[in-house]
Amino acid sequence: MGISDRKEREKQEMRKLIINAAMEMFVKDGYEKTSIRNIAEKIEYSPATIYLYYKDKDELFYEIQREAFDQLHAYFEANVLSSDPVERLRELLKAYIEYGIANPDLYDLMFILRSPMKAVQDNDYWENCHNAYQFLHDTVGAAKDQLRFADPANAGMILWSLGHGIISLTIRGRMKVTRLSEGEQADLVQEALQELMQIIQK
Amino acid sequence: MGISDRKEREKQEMRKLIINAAMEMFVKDGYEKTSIRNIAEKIEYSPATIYLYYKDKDELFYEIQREAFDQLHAYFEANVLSSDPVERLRELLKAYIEYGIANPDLYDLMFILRSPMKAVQDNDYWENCHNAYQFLHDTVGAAKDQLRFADPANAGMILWSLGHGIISLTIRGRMKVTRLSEGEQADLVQEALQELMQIIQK
DNA sequence: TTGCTTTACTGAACACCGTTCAGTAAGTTT
DNA sequence: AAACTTACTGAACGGTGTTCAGTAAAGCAA
Repeated sequence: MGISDRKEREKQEMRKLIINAAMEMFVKDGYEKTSIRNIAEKIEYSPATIYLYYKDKDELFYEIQREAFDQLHAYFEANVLSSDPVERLRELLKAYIEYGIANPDLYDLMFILRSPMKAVQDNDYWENCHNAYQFLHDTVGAAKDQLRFADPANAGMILWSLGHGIISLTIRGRMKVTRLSEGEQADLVQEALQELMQIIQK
Repeated sequence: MGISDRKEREKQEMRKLIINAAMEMFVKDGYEKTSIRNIAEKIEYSPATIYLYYKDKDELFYEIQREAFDQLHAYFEANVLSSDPVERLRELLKAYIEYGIANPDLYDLMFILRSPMKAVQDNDYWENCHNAYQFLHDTVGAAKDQLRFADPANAGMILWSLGHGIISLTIRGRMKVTRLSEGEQADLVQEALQELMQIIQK
């Protein structure tokens, strides 16, 4: 049945058209400014049309979230290259923080915003996120003999939370309370991270 | 001038009436559900009236943010009691995380939401926040000889970011990616924190 | 090719939101 | 009592996500 094949293809193309427009606007202007109406205008369709391809705004942004997790994971693969386990861990933490600060709106969607979480009941829905998490898990696991932590799971939890804390405080402007200049802030963060990595090493 | 005094008093009372209604609704339903229209309805005034007392929604929520910072600071004072410096630091981290998880909407306003940040150009506007931060600064400073950090500022940055990371990942449901049950999650966090505190101690 | 059915799409509406402003009614001063 | 000032509001503006009846085109059967 060639026709229904083409129909299916066209449906996927339409979904891709919508998601691409949404992604572009989202990366440029963030969640708040990216409305269904704006996306519709951009792709030159009526807002109602979008609802023929995505259940609601959350489902649309959930799709973007998945892509963002993939991108983060790919960033890890591309930037965590050392063969020394502890050095790898250092590189991973650095890559995480760099990615988050360089892509604040995508980071928002992945780890901060409440909205696209509603779509998450399904457990395998979080697969893309879990893949990135697994990378941390494996990296910490490989370094476990050189770390002062009894359980590598503890080290993983600490480093993830720490990394997320630094990124989210930074992109939401809360580092201001230190009353340091932006440069001094960044230096303090770098120095603190470096010292911590020294401390947790055997 | 008795009349203008009374007028001034009435003005302050009206501001208090508005802020109290807003605070109550905010704590109960969070930022998104607390609208100017809802607040107005609650205090039985027209929405337009609120704009005679507060410039915009941000200014209103900035006031709540200030109160939240005060409350957090008071929680520190009430729960960080030990005389041993390292034990105090442990208590502070515990108090911070407990407060954040117990008051997710206020924590949101203080450390996560973007909105009420616009009101912040003024430096002394952040005074209430800075007071709470100063508490951390002092506590870390007092413990500096028992910590493995060369600079207590580094320890402060690490512990604040770590605490914030744990709270925000928890209240935004991102701990799910660990694929642990809620109980296991909480245990892992506790154990990880405890081990870290051991590790950073001389 | 004609007529019927299914598909793809949209305009208009609904119920919200933050915010503004002309207009009103009460309080205060002269 | 008249004039002025203050406190308040109804209605509107432009925005949001979302729904649904209606339309026009595409696909199919005769």
